[in-house]
Amino acid sequence: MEESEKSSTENDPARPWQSYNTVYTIAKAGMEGVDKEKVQRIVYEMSKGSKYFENEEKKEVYMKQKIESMRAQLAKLTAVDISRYQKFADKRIVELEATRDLSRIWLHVDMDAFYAAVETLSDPSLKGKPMAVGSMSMISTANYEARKFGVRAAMPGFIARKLCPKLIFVPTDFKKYTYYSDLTRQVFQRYDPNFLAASLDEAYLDITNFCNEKGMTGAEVAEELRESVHKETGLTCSAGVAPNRLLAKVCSDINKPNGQFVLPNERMAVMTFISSLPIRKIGGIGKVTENILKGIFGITTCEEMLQKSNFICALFSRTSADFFLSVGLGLGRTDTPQVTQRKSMSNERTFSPTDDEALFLQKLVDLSENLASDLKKEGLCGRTLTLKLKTSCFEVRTRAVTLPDNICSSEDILKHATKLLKAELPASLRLMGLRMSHFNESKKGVASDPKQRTLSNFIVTEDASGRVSESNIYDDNTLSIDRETSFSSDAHAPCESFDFMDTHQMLDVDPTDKRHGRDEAETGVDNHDVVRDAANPPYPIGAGEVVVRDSSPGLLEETSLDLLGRVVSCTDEEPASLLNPKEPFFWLNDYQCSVCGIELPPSFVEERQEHFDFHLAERLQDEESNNLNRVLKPKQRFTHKDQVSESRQRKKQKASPSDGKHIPIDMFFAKTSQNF
DNA sequence: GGGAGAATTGCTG
DNA sequence: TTCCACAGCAATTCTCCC
Repeated sequence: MEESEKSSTENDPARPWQSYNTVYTIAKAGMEGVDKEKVQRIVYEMSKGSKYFENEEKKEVYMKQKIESMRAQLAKLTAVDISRYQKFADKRIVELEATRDLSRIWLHVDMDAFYAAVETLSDPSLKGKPMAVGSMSMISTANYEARKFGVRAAMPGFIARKLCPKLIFVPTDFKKYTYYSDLTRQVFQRYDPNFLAASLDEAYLDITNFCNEKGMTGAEVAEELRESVHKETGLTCSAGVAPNRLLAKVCSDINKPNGQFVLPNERMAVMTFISSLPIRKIGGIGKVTENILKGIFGITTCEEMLQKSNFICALFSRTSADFFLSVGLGLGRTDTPQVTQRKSMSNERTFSPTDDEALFLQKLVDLSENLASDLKKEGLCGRTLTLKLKTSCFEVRTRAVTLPDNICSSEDILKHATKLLKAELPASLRLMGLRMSHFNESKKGVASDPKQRTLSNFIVTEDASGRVSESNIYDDNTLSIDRETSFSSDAHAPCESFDFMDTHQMLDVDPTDKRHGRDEAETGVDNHDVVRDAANPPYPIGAGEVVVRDSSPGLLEETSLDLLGRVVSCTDEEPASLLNPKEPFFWLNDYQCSVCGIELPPSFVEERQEHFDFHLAERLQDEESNNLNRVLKPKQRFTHKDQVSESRQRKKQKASPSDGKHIPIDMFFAKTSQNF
């Protein structure tokens, strides 16, 4: 269809589904002959009116606003600006061209409909029938028979069934897929001992040495490798051979399934190949980036990246622009990256939308335990804990806290996660997740800086000598040295980072894979236990409870509250030094702070506790430093912190898409710079 | 005001 | 009835300190 004709029908109000591209894409192999209009209509009708659909519409609106905004920026460029950017772009293109390396031969192997093929091997009766691996909620893979109906990965099962009523669902079985994946990797290893596994069903091989040693061409090696895979696993795969990884991946998709495509290591061949290649075929360019490039510049092919290079340089960041120009030149990575260390670990669970806070807490307990368990398996501890929430309207929120020291115990994770969650309640949620990052780092310098405080760090602890000292609620300074020395620095030394496609191989860590597996013995000791001891919270935390302190006048009890701040139990005794401040501290009329006068209603349990701790810490600090004459102006300081907290709250509310948040331009291109 | 670090969001596979 | 899980990374914004 001609472009003009296509765009006119896409705006047809009688066919609203034509602009709804949430799931369907022609980019997927095996879907070339699908009736796109029919599939789009069914997907649209099945989705219309749902919360998911509404959220997708919101996202669509933001994207259009962004395109308009960038178009406006573009329109403001003067002739002088354009000329200046053209010079800059030309220079950059020359510099990038100079990095071109045609000396390597890369092969990308992609197993055909891997999960579905494995399931068919296990149950041959599935052969020839439309089948999908997954559930009514989500499909992981569909076989080629199902793809003829428009069924594809990342599509909800209930829509897939509507598209193909005879569709057979098979639940995922990762043990099975891992087994077959290992078999394929045994083959890959023979061709490149340092191959890069991108996922269970994809790998990059540098076959340069193999070709030279055997006197074979890339095409011959690809042919032989595919035959070996089929012979040893019963599964078929497709291959792409090219001078770099980016192009090899594109090539492997061309003759799918069970085929291969070879791009010669010649500049002219590469430029010809890339000239008409749709940008969406490039790894790293997804729906959003495609729409932006098309919407602003009319770019649909890689070649056009170069034609619009001046505008690209004018509107995008250096990294994004470099990526786009590299795509236009057909450049990609040719090196074999070093093994890198995992940067984060997370787990998340989707559930039926609910506002049941008891359920949230239980989910948080489960997530904390799972995360702690996973961390322990790899001997990791982290400093930054991120809580991810998805509301029943599909709005995703993340809330993070960075601690001065590493944590990894489920108790610590739960403690901090609960704090993060409480600040978001009440809420109706459908997903909760926890992510740990900043592994095995320490931030002593900053954290121990008494001048650098946060609202929540005025907590008083007592060390082994009985000396009371101020420490951060997130800090466990007394054992920090032990903790630091308990790790093998080698085991966690940062390694050279590499591109996105390469990092993916690291995600599928195979303990038997010497390139990716981590020997737990590397870490030497059971760090988990060390840290758990070290990180004993100043106040004991009971499972499923958030422990806070009630600051009733003259009687400071430790009280366990649920997420709403309701009292559920009273537990441990308070250290004497904390229980006996020299001056009474209480809430006037159960509302107003007797020290600084700030008003905090009884329902602000956590805030009142922090406020109390703040005053107490100040007092003890004064006593310790024998500087009783120092005027702390607590009200000012607290007010400032309070304002900070409030401002953050306001920011959070503002950040809600429903409040019209403005998405930064380059967030659309966050990923794009990683693939070349 | 500038720099560093943290928090947050979004894209991508 | 029903739209995943996970990880990496870029960019922006905010906060705090000097």
